Amino acid sequence: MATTLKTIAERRLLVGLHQASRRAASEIEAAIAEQDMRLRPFMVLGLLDEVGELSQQAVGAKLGIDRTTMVATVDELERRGLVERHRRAEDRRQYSLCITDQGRKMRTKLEKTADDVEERLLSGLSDDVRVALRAGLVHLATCGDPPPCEVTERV
Amino acid sequence: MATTLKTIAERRLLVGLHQASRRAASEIEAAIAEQDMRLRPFMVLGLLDEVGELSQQAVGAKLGIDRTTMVATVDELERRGLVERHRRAEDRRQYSLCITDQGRKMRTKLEKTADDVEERLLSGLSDDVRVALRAGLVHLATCGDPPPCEVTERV
DNA sequence: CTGGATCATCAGTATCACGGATGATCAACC
DNA sequence: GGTTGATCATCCGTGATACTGATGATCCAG
Repeated sequence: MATTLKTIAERRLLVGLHQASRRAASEIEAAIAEQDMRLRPFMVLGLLDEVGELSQQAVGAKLGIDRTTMVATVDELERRGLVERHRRAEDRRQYSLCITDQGRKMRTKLEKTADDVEERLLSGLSDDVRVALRAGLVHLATCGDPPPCEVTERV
Repeated sequence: MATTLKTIAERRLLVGLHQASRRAASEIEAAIAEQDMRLRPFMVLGLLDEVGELSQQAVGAKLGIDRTTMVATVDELERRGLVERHRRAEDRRQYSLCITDQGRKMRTKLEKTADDVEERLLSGLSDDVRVALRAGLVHLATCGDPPPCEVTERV
């Protein structure tokens, strides 16, 4: 009888994920918009900074961005001089995307901003809950995920 | 030095939320598609079954569905005889949305399906982590959220 | 060197969020 | 009691994005 939203997000994982994800995305999007940046390019920048160079498809696969959306996203980042496209010598069909110095500087500022927002969103939660939350999310994101090139038991 | 996806989803809450949410949504969407149902109407059905009757805007607010999207969503549910629109006597601008018996039956089946999928996605996580995960998600979804009609310090 | 697969790209379609405008209705106020 | 402003559902248009296929360049296997 007349349970509240809280109960529903709690009962149904999907709803909790949907709402939490939406909330975090809109908060961070608003924060980084001041630096004229949006979520997708921001995530791409972070990934490239951390792992070095990757093909567009690899980036898309790791971040859950469609391959066709990646084109425009990287176009934008390239236009602003934050990443560079180079054809890979080993396979000239692929690009190797590289973050530039300017991109790295931008990323540093953005990460700071995003850290602040996340910290604000998480405030009030114990460390235990935070750790479990991250662990749970990672599990959900990756469980059953063919980590594209490992134990895939066949094509 | 080539950290992996796992690390990024873990470091950046936003990424973990995004990927976990995406994963859960696509898995459940695929499962309920067999009963010719999709996510949004499914969530609406669940909410109406739990809280009784609500206006379209109230449903949208609680589930994070845009008011204009609600129109088409409810159109579809009504067309299939799963919910009914009645004008509220107290305020004839609003509808009071009610789930029908047929809607309830449908919802029961769908919840079962969704429970199975969620259980599968969560398998491998301890109860402690599950509880913390849900608590964390609820917190993220609601923190700073003016629970539409409570301590709102003014209009 | 030929056929099949892969990568980035492009075009087309469908969905959805969002803003603005409208008609019906309500509430408040004079 | 009539007027004004707000609210609810609705409609419309715009923009962002996911997804599907098709294309050209390139790789690889035979």
